[in-house]
Amino acid sequence: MLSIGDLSRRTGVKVPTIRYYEQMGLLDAAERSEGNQRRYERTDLERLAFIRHARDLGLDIQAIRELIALSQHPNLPCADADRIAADHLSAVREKIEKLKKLEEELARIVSHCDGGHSIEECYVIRSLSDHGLCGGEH
Amino acid sequence: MLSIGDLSRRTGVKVPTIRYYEQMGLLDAAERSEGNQRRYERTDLERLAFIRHARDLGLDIQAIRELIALSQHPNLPCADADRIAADHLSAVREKIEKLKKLEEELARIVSHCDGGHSIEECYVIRSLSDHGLCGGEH
DNA sequence: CTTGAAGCTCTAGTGACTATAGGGATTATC
DNA sequence: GATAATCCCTATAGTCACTAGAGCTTCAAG
Repeated sequence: MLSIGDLSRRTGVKVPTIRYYEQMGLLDAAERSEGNQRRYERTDLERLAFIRHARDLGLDIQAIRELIALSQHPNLPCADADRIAADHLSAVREKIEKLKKLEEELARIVSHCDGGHSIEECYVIRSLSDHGLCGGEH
Repeated sequence: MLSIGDLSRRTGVKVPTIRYYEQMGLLDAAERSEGNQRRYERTDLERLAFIRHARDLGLDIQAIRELIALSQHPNLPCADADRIAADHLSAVREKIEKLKKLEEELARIVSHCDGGHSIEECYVIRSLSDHGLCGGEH
């Protein structure tokens, strides 16, 4: 049986975060010691690793809740799990596209400015004031 | 003189957001009508456009506060403004890199799953459970 | 002069944690 | 067996950039 601190050290998930996951229903309410402290076993460790991995991939709590629910019905078809991952992949791709446009525009703004002149002439400030100076796509 | 609704329509910034920007110190406290309603003029419109543009570029409120403060000292050198924009550009680039790694991993996971088999065999679920199945870089 | 839209303030909610306060439990050492 | 150090507990509030709602007042048109 592991204490919450042991679990934390083994997974790299902070103690308050573990309690938060329990509150959010991602982890089952842990067994308790006589003194009311949480005690965990192997299955909890695996569950937490699953959660951590999914969070690292950017899945949100709700999506993870659904994946956990699915994983407890091994005989259902996996179309739903597939859809959750595929939807998230689309969202990630959209975010990348948006950030790339931002990057382009920021890069152009920054490249025009060498920090060596006055605020009045500063391309950074001027492009923020005057939308015409940038690509103007947003 | 514009009402807050007029300002909202002209800039595309929602009314509560305008009040929020005032509260955050990005917009000066507006003049008021006899009945205590906010009244704006051209300079406020320009300031709000500046803020909106900076937000669209992903700058946070604190950075915008600094840029506004700088823009009110036209004779200072623009190194600080340049640094704010350049720092943000770096942050955007880092985010893009992280998201690209995510995308790669998600794409691999999804590509192994055609939704046609059971949860038990599902690559999506399995790769979340077993870190060894993915690139394992995180 | 009435009506309905628009404005006001204040509070609370979002997501995924993180931090703090004020206690009790456990463990190691003496 | 006492004590100290570390760990754990709950509950609450804070983060960021808004957004939503309640309950009230003001404004502009007919």
